[in-house]
Amino acid sequence: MGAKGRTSLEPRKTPVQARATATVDAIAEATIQVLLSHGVDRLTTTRVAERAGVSVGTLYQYYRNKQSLLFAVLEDHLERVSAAVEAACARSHHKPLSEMVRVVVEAFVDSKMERPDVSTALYQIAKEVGGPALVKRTNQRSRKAMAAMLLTAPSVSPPDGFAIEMMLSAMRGATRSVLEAGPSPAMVRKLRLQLVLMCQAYMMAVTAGCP
Amino acid sequence: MGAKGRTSLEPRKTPVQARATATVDAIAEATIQVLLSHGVDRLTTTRVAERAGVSVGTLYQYYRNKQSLLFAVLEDHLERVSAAVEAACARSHHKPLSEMVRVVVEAFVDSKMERPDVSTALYQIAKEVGGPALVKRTNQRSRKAMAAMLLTAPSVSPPDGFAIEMMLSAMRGATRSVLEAGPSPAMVRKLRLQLVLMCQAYMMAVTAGCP
Amino acid sequence: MGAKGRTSLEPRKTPVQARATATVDAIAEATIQVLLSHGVDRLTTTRVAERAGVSVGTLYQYYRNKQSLLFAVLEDHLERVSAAVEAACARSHHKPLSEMVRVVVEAFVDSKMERPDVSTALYQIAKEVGGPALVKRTNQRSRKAMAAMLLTAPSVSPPDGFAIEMMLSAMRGATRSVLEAGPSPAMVRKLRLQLVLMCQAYMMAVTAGCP
Amino acid sequence: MGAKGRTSLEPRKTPVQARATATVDAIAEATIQVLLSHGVDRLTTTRVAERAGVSVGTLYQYYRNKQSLLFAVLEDHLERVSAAVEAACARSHHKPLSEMVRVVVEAFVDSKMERPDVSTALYQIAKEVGGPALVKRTNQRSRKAMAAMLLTAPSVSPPDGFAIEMMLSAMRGATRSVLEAGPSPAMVRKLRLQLVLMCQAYMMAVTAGCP
DNA sequence: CATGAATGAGGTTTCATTCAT
DNA sequence: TATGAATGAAACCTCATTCAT
Repeated sequence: MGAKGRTSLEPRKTPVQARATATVDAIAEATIQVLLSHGVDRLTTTRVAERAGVSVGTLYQYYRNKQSLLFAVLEDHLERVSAAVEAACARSHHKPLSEMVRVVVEAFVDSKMERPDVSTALYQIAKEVGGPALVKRTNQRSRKAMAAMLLTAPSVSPPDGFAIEMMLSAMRGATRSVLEAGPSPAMVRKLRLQLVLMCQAYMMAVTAGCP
Repeated sequence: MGAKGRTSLEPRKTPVQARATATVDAIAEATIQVLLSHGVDRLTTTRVAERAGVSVGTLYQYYRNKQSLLFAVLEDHLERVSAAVEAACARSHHKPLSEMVRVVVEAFVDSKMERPDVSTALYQIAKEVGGPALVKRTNQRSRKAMAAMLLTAPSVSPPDGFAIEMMLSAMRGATRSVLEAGPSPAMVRKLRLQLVLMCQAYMMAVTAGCP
Repeated sequence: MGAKGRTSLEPRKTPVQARATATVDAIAEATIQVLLSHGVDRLTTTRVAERAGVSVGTLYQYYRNKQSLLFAVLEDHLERVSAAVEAACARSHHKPLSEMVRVVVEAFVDSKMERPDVSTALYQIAKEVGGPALVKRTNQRSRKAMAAMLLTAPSVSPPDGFAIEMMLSAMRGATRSVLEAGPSPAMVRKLRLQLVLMCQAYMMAVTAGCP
Repeated sequence: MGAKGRTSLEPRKTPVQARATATVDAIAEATIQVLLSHGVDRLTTTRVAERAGVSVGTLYQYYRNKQSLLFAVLEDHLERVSAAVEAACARSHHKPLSEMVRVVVEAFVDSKMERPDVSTALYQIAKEVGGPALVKRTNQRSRKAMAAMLLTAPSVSPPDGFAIEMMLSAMRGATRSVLEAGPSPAMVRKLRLQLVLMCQAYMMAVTAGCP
């Protein structure tokens, strides 16, 4: 496709009629489907349109180009995940450190696993389009929320930004690993447990918190 | 490119003469260069050949197709990394657990950072071609080596395979995060320290090893 | 666009109500605007409709197709010009030859320069649609009017049709040249003077008129 | 096609092998053919390639895009014409004014009529691509050559640049008119005669030269 | 009458790959 | 063996036009 990114990634037109909204949704969902069944570089705008039950032209009424279509889908997902993390952080202020970590890790894993197909599909496009930038932006939001939360942890010296980034990227790495192996419910349970454990252990070590 | 052609990914001919070897190396290196300067989907066989100073025809004498070219480059890299990890494991048998972890993590990080450009470039193709399969295979090698090593750790109940996979994927995730941010020497130092810390903490927790 | 559809170029419906007339005018004007700001092949019916402040559907209520829209605009312009020339011819019967030429040339230049933007814009579509045919038809009208006028010129042997066509095409060529250079008032003045001079000189030569 | 003109119009690759040269020529000729038989907006790169007996891909090896193909063909033609005019000017220095005019006009008409099909075809693209700019540039060359020549005309006050431009655009206009009517040999003869006459008469008038 | 969502044929361009020289 | 001209399938995207609301 080409990572030129010189064209706007913004949606071209916001649907006003009900029919149009349905169309947009169908296209977004079709994008996921095609991503999963064919892979990124077998994903063609025609194929997506077909799957969505509309014509290519219609697709291009709502997305300026292929890139912006992928972008939109990715953004929506990242948005959800980071919203989940932020919410978890928000409701864990002033809790004990290990509780904080547990809640956040579980929120992260759960939001990722809510639609594992989507999560998996999107790994494919995370580096295309404006992907990296989006990812970075979303990460930052999560990092901030976590930093704010950790400042309220009782009797610990709060970890620095790097440690938080470490923890987040470990979370992403481990979750990804499980997703790519094709996650069974059992696996997901194990992931939650172990990831909580790992992050707790790390945070303890890093904050020198004597629990 | 697309994973269409389920054609063999093996190099077409093994270069025997010195000149041929030089050519193959030049092509491989050119692939990295183009990957970094243009991105995966701006990478064309013609462009690679140009950069390597040969003609497309020549490229196709050594690689059956574009896929196998990318595959070869990726394989070489993964090979190096997992060899480094295996070696680290091998020479850490019977050492204390925390020592084991330190040595392995450092070996991993160092081998990834030896040519950060290459590591970064290859993230782009890890999902194409036979990428995922290759990655999985290489991971398995590392996992086995680590498992074998951990069995020799004094006075700890050895962690199960899942925990090892957790640790490895955390390592990959954190390293990737730093690589994608553009790694400065200071960052890399921090990464080593913190990643060692995280993995040690996790292993301790998981093995219930009382050090 | 292509002269594909040999569909009628006639307007689809003649607007009778005032509102409709306003709409038609707005569309015609918008066509010129878009022609000037975007060029022929950036001119889309949607764009014209937008500029006119109506929907595409409405545009198609008044014009059978894009072709007929352009055709109508072009026709209107040519109509004006040739009407101006005819009027000039009509009121110059029996005048001296040089007077005839002066009046006609000035009428031509002035009618072209009344809306230089329109004139310029229309060069772009003169060859599309039924353009050439329209132009030929309009020319013929002017030629006839001039021929009739010249027959009344005192003491000269009237020039043949070819000479008249020569003069007309020289007029068109020179005017176009100035229009395309972006006509300043000074330029236009010069054009009038010199074009009168040229045509007078030519007519004198051709009629062997001894003034 | 779009008159964006943001991409280079230069040929992409200069053919080195004999085969390649033949290919390029065939493509250029095919462009003319298609222009004449289908018109600009029925001219597609596929169609041109077909007519040339090559594949589209081949066309794109030598021309960066459709625009540059048309540009190249137009440029070649304008080049020829203005070279003919310049040569005519060069060999008419110091001749009598009427002789000068005759030689130049005839050179212009003859070079245009050498391949009337090409001349006619190119009117269609003169306004697309970088057309106007090219035309202007070429005109300037002719104007300069004529100005230089006229300075050497015996016993006349040399006309100013505007008068020369007037004459040139009259020449273009009249020739075009004949070309578009479909030029018979008889017509062409008449055109030569009358155009010489017109230009001579105008130059005489303008230079106030007493022959 | 007006709207604007939907259509889909068709145009441009790229690029992996082959093969005659 | 090396070259690079040629191939052509296939991708992206536009836009004239229609028709249900």
